[in-house]
Amino acid sequence: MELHQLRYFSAVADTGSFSRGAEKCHVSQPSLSQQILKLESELGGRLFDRLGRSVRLTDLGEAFLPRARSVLHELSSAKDELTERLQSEAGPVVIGAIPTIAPYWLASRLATFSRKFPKVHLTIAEEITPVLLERLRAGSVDLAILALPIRGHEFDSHPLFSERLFAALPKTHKLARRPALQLADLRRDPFLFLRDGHCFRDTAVAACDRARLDPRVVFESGHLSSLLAMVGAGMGVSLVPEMAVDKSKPCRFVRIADPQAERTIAAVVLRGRTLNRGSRALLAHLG
Amino acid sequence: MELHQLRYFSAVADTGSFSRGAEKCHVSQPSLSQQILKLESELGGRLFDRLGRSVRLTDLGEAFLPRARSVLHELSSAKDELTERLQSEAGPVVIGAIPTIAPYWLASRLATFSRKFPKVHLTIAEEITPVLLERLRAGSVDLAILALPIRGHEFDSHPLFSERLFAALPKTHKLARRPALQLADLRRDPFLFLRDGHCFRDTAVAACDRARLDPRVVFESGHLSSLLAMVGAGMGVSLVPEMAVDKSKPCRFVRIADPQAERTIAAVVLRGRTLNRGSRALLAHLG
DNA sequence: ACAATGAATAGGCACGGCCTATGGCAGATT
DNA sequence: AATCTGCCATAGGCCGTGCCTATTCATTGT
Repeated sequence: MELHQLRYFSAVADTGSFSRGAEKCHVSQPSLSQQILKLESELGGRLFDRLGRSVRLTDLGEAFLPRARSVLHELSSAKDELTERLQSEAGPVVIGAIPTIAPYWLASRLATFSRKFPKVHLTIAEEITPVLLERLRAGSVDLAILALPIRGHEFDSHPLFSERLFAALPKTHKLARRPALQLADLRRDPFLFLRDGHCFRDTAVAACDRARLDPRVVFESGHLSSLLAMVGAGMGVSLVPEMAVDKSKPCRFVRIADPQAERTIAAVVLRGRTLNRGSRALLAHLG
Repeated sequence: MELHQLRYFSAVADTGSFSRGAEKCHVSQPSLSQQILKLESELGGRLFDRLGRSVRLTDLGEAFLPRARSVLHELSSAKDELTERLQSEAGPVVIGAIPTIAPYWLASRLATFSRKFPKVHLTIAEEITPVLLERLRAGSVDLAILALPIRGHEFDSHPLFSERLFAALPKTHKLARRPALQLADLRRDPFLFLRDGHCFRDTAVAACDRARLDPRVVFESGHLSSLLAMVGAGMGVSLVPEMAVDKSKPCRFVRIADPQAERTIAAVVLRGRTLNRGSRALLAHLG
């Protein structure tokens, strides 16, 4: 049984004639005849009574017609729904971000995005990098915003920008008024770092390594804002990404001059995964 | 879009693999790949994400899958229903019969038929011949039982049997004890006939014509039993088909010896019309 | 690095649907 | 009656396309 046979059948039932049905389907009358014959032989009985002048549905045809119609209608409506869905950028988009991006840079960009694409239903998952990568693999996150480098070749990275690292110093720190400083200048200071697992900790540690600095870590936390509060209280110094620099915090921020004291933020997707329109729009908006 | 594409799509969604899907559909993997690709291009978007090790439905595929499944299922269930309907002889059969057959021969034959085929739902329409022919044409009667000849070449006749004509005489009639008589013997008698339009009237009149008899008609009715009652009352004589001979009636029945004093009963169907199983069984049972 | 798995591509074959031409049959027309 | 017309079925040939095998490419696991 084939779809065109159903279409022919329906057309003949509509027009009451093989010839006019064929015309309606833009095929020749013999072709349509053949296909109806074929369909009848597959079903095991006549669908039409050929009564010389006209053609009339048999009991069998009468029973089959609504089913055939329903199949054709369902198919075309399904197709319509899909093209509809493809053309609208509506649809859920799950975006993942690491904690050192989500509340800062990402929050503001998502605000403007949502204003531009109000129909896209955004969900944000704030997780550390390995969790995000796993969720990308599993398909429960469409797009992840995180810091390079990442491990795993099954991903496609779209670098978005790089940003400098800043030192967060107590206001009373002797370097607090400098416009910039070297990491080596902080050799004597106690350090406050993010907990292990946060990739920005790795970024900071790597920067220290390159500056031949072996920081003395006196406090670890899961949130930058906690670290900054401690810094403000004079517990020590910390490193933060530029996007976390916030003049309202009770500490001073000084640019790190070391050339490689930076991190690169990228949008990452699972290679081979097709993004829906909303996700693609978001990717374009961020890039 | 073609049905086999939907089947392939469904199979791949089931198995999570093009290769295993192809195996399930008994086609080669490249053939299935081609058809999926074709389907995707027609829909305008990917249905699967090819992720190296495995394939996974995209949003689009996820949306399309239930629709595709539903179409396939509906089609197969429709086919099942039709073959079911074809194999059972259930289903309505409308049988038409003229008034001079319905209560006599037909009634008894239908009784035995219904015992043999209890699932066939029989409906009997008692009408005069031209009405029955029109209903055959319109399809509201499947099978008509009537007397030959009929006019109209769009019908197929299956002669069932012929029967002699009998004279119905008052018990006091001078010929009432004869085993048989000639129509000419009734030249002097007043006649009682069915009303015009009843084909047995035509049969009787034709028989008289052939016997060079011009009957004096003194009473007409729509029912044979009325005529017989009048005959019993001594109003005159009448002609009846053999099947209407009923010893319990208040008159005598004598066989007409004229060679052509007979009528032929036939089952008539519209040429080209396909009969359902019930109708065919009935036709076989009557023949 | 190498073998193994799985999807895409290439090239060729053949089935089948479509075409035109024709036949057969019934109705309408003269 | 005889011819014409409309309609479905059949015949025969063409060609698209779905299928095949063989191969390539990419990714994964050893």
